[in-house]
Amino acid sequence: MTSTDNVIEPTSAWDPYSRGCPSRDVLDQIGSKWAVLVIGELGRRGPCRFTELRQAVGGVSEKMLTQTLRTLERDGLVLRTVYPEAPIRVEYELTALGQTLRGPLRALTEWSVENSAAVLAAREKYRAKTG
Amino acid sequence: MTSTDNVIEPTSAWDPYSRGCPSRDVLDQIGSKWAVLVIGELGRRGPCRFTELRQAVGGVSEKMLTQTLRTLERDGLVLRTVYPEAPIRVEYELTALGQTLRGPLRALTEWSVENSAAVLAAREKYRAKTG
DNA sequence: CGGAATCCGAGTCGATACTG
DNA sequence: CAGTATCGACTCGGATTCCG
Repeated sequence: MTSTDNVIEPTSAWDPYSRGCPSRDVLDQIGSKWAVLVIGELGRRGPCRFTELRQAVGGVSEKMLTQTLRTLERDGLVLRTVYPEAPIRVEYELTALGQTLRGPLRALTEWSVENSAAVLAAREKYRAKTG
Repeated sequence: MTSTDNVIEPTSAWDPYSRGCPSRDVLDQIGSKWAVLVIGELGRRGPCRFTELRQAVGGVSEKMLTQTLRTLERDGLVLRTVYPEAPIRVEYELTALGQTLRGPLRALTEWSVENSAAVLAAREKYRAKTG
């Protein structure tokens, strides 16, 4: 084994600017469209059922909500609990790890809310300049 | 100009949880894979040429870098300056608006660096449980 | 050097229909 | 209620080629 084979660098050296670094996958996933909204919503509502969540996150299809929740569950950010009643009840909530993402993601959504008017204006200017 | 022309609603009314809200497009764009890295890199390096940026952001293709930079320019986050020398030189840098995104995005990348090991571990556990 | 244009496969998205 | 299945439209992203 040479010095370049399978070397796992300490966490602090995980550099998302290097191709193939796992943190890049993670970054990509947590920044994705629906994940941001689902985490935000689970954060402010607490434990929450599928349909409730679907209504809260406007415009998400069943498929994408399921897919997003599965990925978040797999990544340890969301806990899925099945209550075997009749009819069956399933609740989703953030794990402790998921909770730590709320701050960063809220900063991002707040930025987009505060600055989307400026972005839209910039787009208009760009269109006027370039056609 | 009447009272209904060019009314900018108070920012707090733009809700990314509502389908069709423009802030959602913006949020999606600024959270996208390459945009996060490009903004981060432009932020710490300052004005920067295309090839330099391409090398700094490992694994990005010319096409995606071009596309990302165009979108960021269109959205008013990046300024593109052409110096008509020979050979031609083009520099990219963050606008004032782009600068305001550095903090939120850095928080996100730092989270992914600090927690990707935990996420990877969760994935391993999930695989073991479900197959 | 700094792109633009094109091709193309792989993957994503979303609507619809169906199931336990 | 909480999904799964399927399918077409669309997009992503790499490779290649060409331009000023």
